[in-house]
Amino acid sequence: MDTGHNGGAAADQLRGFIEEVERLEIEKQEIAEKIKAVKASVKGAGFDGKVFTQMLKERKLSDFEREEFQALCELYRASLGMLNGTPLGEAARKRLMPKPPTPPAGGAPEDDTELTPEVPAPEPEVNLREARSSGRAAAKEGKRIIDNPFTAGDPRRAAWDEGWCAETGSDGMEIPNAWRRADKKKKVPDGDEKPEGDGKPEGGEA
Amino acid sequence: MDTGHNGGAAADQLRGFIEEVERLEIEKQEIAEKIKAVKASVKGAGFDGKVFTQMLKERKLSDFEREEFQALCELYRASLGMLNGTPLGEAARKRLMPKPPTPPAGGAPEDDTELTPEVPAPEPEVNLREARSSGRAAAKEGKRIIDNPFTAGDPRRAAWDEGWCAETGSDGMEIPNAWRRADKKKKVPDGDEKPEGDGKPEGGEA
Amino acid sequence: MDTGHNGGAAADQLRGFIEEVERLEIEKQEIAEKIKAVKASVKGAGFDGKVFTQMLKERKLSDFEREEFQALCELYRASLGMLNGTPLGEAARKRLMPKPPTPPAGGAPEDDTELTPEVPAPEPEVNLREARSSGRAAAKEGKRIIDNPFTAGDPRRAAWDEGWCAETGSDGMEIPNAWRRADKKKKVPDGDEKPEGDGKPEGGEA
Amino acid sequence: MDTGHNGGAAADQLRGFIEEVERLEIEKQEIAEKIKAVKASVKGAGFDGKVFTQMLKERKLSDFEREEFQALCELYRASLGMLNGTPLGEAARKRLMPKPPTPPAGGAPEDDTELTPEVPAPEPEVNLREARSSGRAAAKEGKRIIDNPFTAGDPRRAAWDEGWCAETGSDGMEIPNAWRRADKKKKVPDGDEKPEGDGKPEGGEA
DNA sequence: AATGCTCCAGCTGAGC
DNA sequence: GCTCAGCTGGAGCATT
Repeated sequence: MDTGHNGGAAADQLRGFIEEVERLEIEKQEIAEKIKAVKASVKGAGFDGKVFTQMLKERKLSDFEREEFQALCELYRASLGMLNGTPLGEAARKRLMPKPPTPPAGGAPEDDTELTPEVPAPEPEVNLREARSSGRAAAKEGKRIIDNPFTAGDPRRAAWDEGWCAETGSDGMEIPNAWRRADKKKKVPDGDEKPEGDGKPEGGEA
Repeated sequence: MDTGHNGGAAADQLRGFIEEVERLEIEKQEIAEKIKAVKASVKGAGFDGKVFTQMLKERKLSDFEREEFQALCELYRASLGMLNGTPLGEAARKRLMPKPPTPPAGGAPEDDTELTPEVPAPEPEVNLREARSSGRAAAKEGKRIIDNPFTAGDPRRAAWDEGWCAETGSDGMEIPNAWRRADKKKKVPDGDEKPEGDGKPEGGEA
Repeated sequence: MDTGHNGGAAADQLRGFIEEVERLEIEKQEIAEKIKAVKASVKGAGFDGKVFTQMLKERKLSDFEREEFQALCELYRASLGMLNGTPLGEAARKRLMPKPPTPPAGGAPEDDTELTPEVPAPEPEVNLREARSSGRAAAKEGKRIIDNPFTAGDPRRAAWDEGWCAETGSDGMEIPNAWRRADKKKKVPDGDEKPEGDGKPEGGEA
Repeated sequence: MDTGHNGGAAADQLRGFIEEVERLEIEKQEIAEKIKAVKASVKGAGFDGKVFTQMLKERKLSDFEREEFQALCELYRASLGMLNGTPLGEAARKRLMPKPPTPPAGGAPEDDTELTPEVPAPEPEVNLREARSSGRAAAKEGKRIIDNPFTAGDPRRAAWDEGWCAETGSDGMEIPNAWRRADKKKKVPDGDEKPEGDGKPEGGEA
């Protein structure tokens, strides 16, 4: 009954706000615990928790943003010598080949012969250096990253990529466009807005 | 040899930036470890680590900010019934008495007699409620928070404070000024800026 | 219909987990927005947002923890000269008086006469220093912090407090118990556990 | 003058600790500002700041950890239909082919003929579905992910990858090993510890 | 001793 | 343009 005592209007109002927030925080906490439980199940099922979290993060991005980011990461990795055998992924290649009006099969094939990836590489080091030089030379000749003559799995493939990146990423010039993020401000290029009505385009298949 | 290979100008520049940041991050980490070591010593010496951290935080504020914040905290605590025997501190009282043009010793003393804190409080509950009511009455009569007739240590002191706050914190009116932060934007009232040249007035005094 | 396509059992399971978490995260986000809205109302009503947040934080602690922490903060502040006119609060005094086997009204009063706070303090600095010395002397004589003879509002009160703390906080000895956190491990001293069944004891009321 | 007053031994010690930490925090802050400045230069030079940060993060990992993580990410992305035209990278393929006891060039080539990537894809949707089915079929036949008959750049390549992953990841069985993180606890597989003596293998060079 | 959890400062993106 | 809230990463803490 004597609740009238412990607060004037201001105090009562304050108390009301406090209790409202506390109530909401409890609800929020409950949700957080459910999420935690699900993540525990994920790990329990044998999935990798860190990768799972990464997927959640990536799914919040539009396809465009995700690919943009990954392509740039690969490009930067190549420059920093962090490929270690993993050749440039397709995303990066695509990005580095924005408008290929040139005939696709122009001069690449003969590189293949001159580099002869079939050679079993008696001295790996030498071969890697040659592959890298070859990548640089190819870049100078205007060839594209996808003209890499080495097959997947061949370490020289990454070396060639690195050489190409090194050359292309640009002696004396300023940073080429390929190194920049597309445009900023625009999430998805073509009217396809992410926040709602879309989520994930589900175009993944179907 | 051809170290020039693994990066064009752009890649070399990138690598330079990366290494610079990495170097700085190492330095930063070393400092962080020293801080950690000192904090360990603090705990080892018997101090409370959490309180120590709080002191560091408060010392980054100007005296004005610190007192402002603490006074408001006490005021809000009183409204929320969180005093539990701890009467309103002096900081809060000072704040609640901004310009006391009224004769300071006006009507307070007689409250003392009428409330008779000497009474040993046969039924504590009743006495606390009386004290609170008395506080509310005093507020209505225009008395100030510092006119609390109960002595430190007497639980009725806090009850009186609460009653006063409840009344003052304002039936029907909007939030009184005492509940608001002074002015914002101005760190210290009188040209005494905190960041440097001052810090702390040094030594409390003396 | 073609759901069979894009995932074996593992992939379907993974997808299920992902979607579950995403759903929960949406709910959580909605709650977070409600909280944000309430906080905006709080500010709109004229309350101080920062202090409001602090109250939320403190209400999550038990009364014991909260008072413990605040008392230690005041004690440490006194040592660091951060009181600036705000005398030690009651919480700190209480803490510093753990087992008062001495008769409570023993020798304090006469200090009052010897210090004569009625003197209008012709030279403030000198008086403050005297008050501090007096506090130190009182500490040496075994008096307690609550024996401070100066009244609230008198700046010498804080000075006396500081002196007492300086003396008590312990020439040559190691850190006294008053500087340490009570015991750790035990949230509330008397079986009253915080998490549930209590929340806030509502002791403020009634 | 007698600054010795404002603290007994404990208070002086406390003050010393506080000042020590404050000094170190200033140093730390200065470093942080330098880092910030470098990052601003990075953006100013035209690099993408977010990607730059990502590189810093990845360089703190061992090559093994980095590749492990990325391979798993690609695998999970494939399961979630997030490849959108980007075929599984080499890292993922390598991972999915841990011990290839089967003759490497066994049955893959004829897939090439049966799938005839040369067909210009009159109805893309249909072709993608076929490619996916083909991937599933190949998985059932025990073929490896690297036997994908489509060339880089062909969208069916990703579709085939997805189908293969869907099949492989694993109707009815529990999570296959490829979905799990290698072993935990061991940063790098073969005694090559990361913190120093390695850093980055400088594979970029030489 | 190792691990998981909780808390907090620092950083990033929005909003006036 | 600056502030500010939200969030992520890291540090401290408790636990087994």
